[in-house]
Amino acid sequence: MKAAPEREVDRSVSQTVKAQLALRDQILAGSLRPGERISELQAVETTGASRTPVRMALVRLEEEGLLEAIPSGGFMVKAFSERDISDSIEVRGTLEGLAARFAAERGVSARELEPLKECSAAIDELLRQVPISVDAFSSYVTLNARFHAVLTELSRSAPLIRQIDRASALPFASPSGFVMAQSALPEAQQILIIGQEHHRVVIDAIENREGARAEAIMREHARLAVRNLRLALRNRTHLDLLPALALIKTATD
Amino acid sequence: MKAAPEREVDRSVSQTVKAQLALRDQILAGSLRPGERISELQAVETTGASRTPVRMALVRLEEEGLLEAIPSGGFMVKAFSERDISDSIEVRGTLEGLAARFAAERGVSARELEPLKECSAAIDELLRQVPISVDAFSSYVTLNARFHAVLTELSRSAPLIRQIDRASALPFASPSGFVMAQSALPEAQQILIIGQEHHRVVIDAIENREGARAEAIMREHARLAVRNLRLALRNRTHLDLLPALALIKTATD
DNA sequence: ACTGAAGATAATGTATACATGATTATCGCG
DNA sequence: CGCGATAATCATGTATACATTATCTTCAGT
Repeated sequence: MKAAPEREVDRSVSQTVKAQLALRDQILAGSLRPGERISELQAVETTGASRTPVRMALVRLEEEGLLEAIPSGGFMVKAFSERDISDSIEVRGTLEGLAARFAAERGVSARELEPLKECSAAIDELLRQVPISVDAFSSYVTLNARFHAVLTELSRSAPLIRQIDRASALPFASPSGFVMAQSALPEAQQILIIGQEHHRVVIDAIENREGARAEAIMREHARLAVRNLRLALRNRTHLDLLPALALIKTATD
Repeated sequence: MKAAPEREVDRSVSQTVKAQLALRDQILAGSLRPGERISELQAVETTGASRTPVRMALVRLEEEGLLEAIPSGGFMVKAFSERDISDSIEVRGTLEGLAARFAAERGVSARELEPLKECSAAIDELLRQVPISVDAFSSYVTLNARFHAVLTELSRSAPLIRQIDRASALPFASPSGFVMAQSALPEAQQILIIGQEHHRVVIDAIENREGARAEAIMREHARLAVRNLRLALRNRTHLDLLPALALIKTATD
């Protein structure tokens, strides 16, 4: 196990990745405010990495969509409108629809479909409890993310998978982005049940090689996330469960 | 006009951009072969920039999709199968379809639609000559690229525009990627006419707020590019007109 | 008091030196 | 003669020093 890694900062992971994670956390936590230029020196202090990896991390976060390049140099945190977020979700849904269609049209063996069915069965199990516990919500997030990842892989299209990953990089555009946010809503249970129905339908459609149906249901599935977004933004009670709340520009700003 | 910029390498553009352009050219020209690790020192020599900007350029080219990170460190040129390319085109077509639908559903004023109509009219003018000249093909490429860019903008959705730009970054996935490649084909004239018909239809659909129609026709429009790809790969006569031919892995490799 | 310019300050962009880790070549052994 | 291990070389990842450019402050003039 090598020498004791006491205060030694994990040598196993690169400084660039460390800086990227640290900066992303700061951005999502709102400690760096949208519109303001990100100071490299300040980032050096807070991340512990040197300027070179910090700079690298900034470029990667720009590509990720969290940052925006300033014409005169440097980067600033991007701000997102409600419309931006719902459009991002719809883009992801459209691409996932394409993935589902590819899977259906190109054919998927029973063995390949198995992981997806297992995911679905596990979610069914979760939803059996009648007032859904917070733990169950947490498990749902994991399983739902897995379902979407596996489905995407079934497209067997590297370029498409790549694009979906990039579209899901924004935390609020990710498939599980709003699940926790909806946990506080009274409609939570219903929404989860509807979402799971979508999962069932897309499996069925792929199994029967119904491309158009598979595509349509994944699009509709994303619209559910858009609806959650709207609900969460209106019911401002548990707004803190929203991912990247700090990046959302409200009309009052 | 400043002092004569004799042998002085454009100070106006950053070393990073210079390196990025130079490396991209080398990759597309095939001077760097897929699978082989790109040596930073070699890149430093060929681009004239230092290691830092070269490294920056490599990261950006990776995000662009031309390079792939090697687990042990560094980057290599990515190789693309025919399927990869057609899938990339279909992804772009799907996103452009979404853009057209957004434009149609959300509404576009007559004034905003004007540039699109102008593009279309200019292309009509080009296609009037009966054996289409090489110059006309070249003009077509420019106008077609403009048409797609303007159409994308009409979606008025920053996240979508961003994704489309990223999907079009790969040279063979770009809207005008295969126009020149098809110039050598006997079917060239017909294909251009059909493509232009698609342009006309999408304008009409947006004007009449027919979202589904606008979306469908843009998808079909991309399929035309896929067809061109297939044709060009079969008729190996003018294969050199294919963009990034060096990156396409054939069955013989 | 306000506008403009000029200087000072601080930031980014670039270059290079250093260290760690990977890759290859060579040598020894089976 | 082939395979494995060790050592040397080379490449990448990181840190830091330097220069250029943008931004802010201050001072002068109207």
